[in-house]
Amino acid sequence: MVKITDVARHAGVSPSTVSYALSGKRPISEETRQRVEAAIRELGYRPHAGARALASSRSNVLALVVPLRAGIHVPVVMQFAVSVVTTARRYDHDVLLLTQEEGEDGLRRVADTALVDALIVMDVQLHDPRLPLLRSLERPSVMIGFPSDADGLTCIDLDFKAAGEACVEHLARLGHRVVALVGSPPEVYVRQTAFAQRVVQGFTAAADRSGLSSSVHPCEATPAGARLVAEQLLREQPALTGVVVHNEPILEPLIDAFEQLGLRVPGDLSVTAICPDELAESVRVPVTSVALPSAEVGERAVQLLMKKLGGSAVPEATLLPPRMTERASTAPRDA
Amino acid sequence: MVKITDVARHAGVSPSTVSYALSGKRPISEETRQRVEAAIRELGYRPHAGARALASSRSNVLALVVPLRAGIHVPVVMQFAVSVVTTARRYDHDVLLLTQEEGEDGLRRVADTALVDALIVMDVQLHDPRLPLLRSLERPSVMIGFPSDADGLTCIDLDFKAAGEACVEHLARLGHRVVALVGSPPEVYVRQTAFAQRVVQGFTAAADRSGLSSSVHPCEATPAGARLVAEQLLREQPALTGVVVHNEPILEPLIDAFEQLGLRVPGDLSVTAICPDELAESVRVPVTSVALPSAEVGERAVQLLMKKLGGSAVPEATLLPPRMTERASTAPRDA
DNA sequence: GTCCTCCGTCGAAGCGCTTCGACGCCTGGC
DNA sequence: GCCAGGCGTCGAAGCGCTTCGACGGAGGAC
Repeated sequence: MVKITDVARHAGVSPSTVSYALSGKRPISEETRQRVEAAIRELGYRPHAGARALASSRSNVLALVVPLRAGIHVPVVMQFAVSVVTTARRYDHDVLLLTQEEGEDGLRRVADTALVDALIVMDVQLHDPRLPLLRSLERPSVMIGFPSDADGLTCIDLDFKAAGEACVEHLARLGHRVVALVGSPPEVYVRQTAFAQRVVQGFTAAADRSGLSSSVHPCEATPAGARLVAEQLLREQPALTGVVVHNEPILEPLIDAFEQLGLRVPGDLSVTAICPDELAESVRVPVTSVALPSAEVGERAVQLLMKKLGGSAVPEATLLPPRMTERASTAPRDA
Repeated sequence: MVKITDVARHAGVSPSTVSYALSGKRPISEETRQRVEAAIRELGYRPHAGARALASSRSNVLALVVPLRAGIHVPVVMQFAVSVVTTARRYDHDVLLLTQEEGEDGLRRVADTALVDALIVMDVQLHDPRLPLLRSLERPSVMIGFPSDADGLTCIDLDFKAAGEACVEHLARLGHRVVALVGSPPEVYVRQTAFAQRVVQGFTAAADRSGLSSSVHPCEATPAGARLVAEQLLREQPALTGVVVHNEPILEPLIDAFEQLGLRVPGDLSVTAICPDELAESVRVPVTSVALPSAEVGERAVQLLMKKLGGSAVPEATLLPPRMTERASTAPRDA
């Protein structure tokens, strides 16, 4: 293994000079820097991560805790993770993958052993048991999602409440009077997953404000679940003309089910969704949707962490405003 | 921060004794061990990961390179990643997440800086550019999938060739004479992704052996793609009665498409798949399938790595035999 | 010309841990 | 009763890097 002293000798300088040339923490003459860089290239030098971490008390690694639970749409998680890794690399950091399963112990372990400098936690619940721990940790963290009490914590997410509102308002503007929310599987609500709850809040509030008749329907994330909900809606809400879907896997199956029951989209029924743009676009009837910006959330989360690591203050809450794209699945009620 | 010397003082022993009590690398009397453990508990001691890595030249971190490319079924990747993390934790290791995008430089970086002890590489292609690098690295690695030339490398995967064969043989036993493989999107074959190719090999070989008439059809991973292929098959192969699907996202859409074209499954058409058991079970008509054992592959990959890190020799190739489960989607041809 | 300052570099200390050699003591064999 | 050999423990030497204080020399101010 080639070490910093080898580089120093080869370049005719001291090890500390090599270190400063690398980190830029002290001025180094142009000529010396050149020699050092040449030596590094010729010897193929790579600083030892452990030694660096020990001496600088910075590991340049971020922890990312991903959810495994039922009812979470996997591609969204993956896209988010990839965005975190990609952004972290831009800041010269790597990403350690933790599973939800490891729980609080896992968080404490990687934080206390100085394996990581900072943490990103996904799938936050309203009353998440990890909140006190995150507050007490000596390392900065960012949560994806908003718990009820976010005091002293940094959170970021799509503004799901506004997203729910945007969908309803869009339908209201098109003249729809009876709307339904087809949501996540029941267990997601039982766990009080923050984002799912907030969609319901926004949906209901906006419907009430606009004087719409509304109802909420959790739905299993399977085609069979979608068919069940479709049949139930037709039976119980014959006047229904507007649907908001917040459940990625059943978006297409639900539309199929409606059509098989004789309802045309958007002719008889307007459908909007909260989901990744790619999904909304790839459905047979492209769906008017509020984008789920996983990549942006991941990127912003890393940037927040970097700011905190740099000692800057950051806003406690970052709510990304919903961005709605009209596609073929919505139409005026009389059209 | 509480360090090993604090623990040592508190327990009335030397730091090295604490270290040995922790690692078990030298005998420590029961009584001393108790005192050390008590001190650790009382002080809340956590060994510093960087210091440990520096002194022991072991970081206890594995690198996992996940694919991002089009045509890869994300839930399978995720399940695999989770299984790797979970298993690694059982061996007291953590997992660093790398994206394919970082490429060979990323691998070299984490290996050379001693950030990781070993590497797991997914989505191996027949002529993967990373092969020479992995051979030259001073750290052990395991590849998920088989390149053409695996000399000097450790590989593990489902035996996709045998899986393809098993599907055909199952259909042949049921009396089917004309079979088709509906495979991955074209780009997967263009890239020469190992596992996709091997399924084709096994499928074709077994069909030839059994004297079946067979054809292979790449298919876009969208419902529209499934419909296209279904229509094409009906048009071009009216005698078709057996289908093998190796493309997770379209399994259910393809069956839907067949039924909408008037073919009953399994009455008119028997369908088998190579996919995760959960997927096969959750389709409306549960599908006879060869399981894609991502969790097992992940676990075994980590175990292989641990053996290699321990200095033991491991087999270069580990092919997991296909395991087929009969479900409702296949029936005898005359039934 | 002298003094002060700042730039560029060096040397040494130390980050917190593991590991190696050494050493005392206790036990067992004869 | 004496020696050999473990067992259990200690002390010290690093692991490879960063960082702090120091220092020589060049340049500017007066």
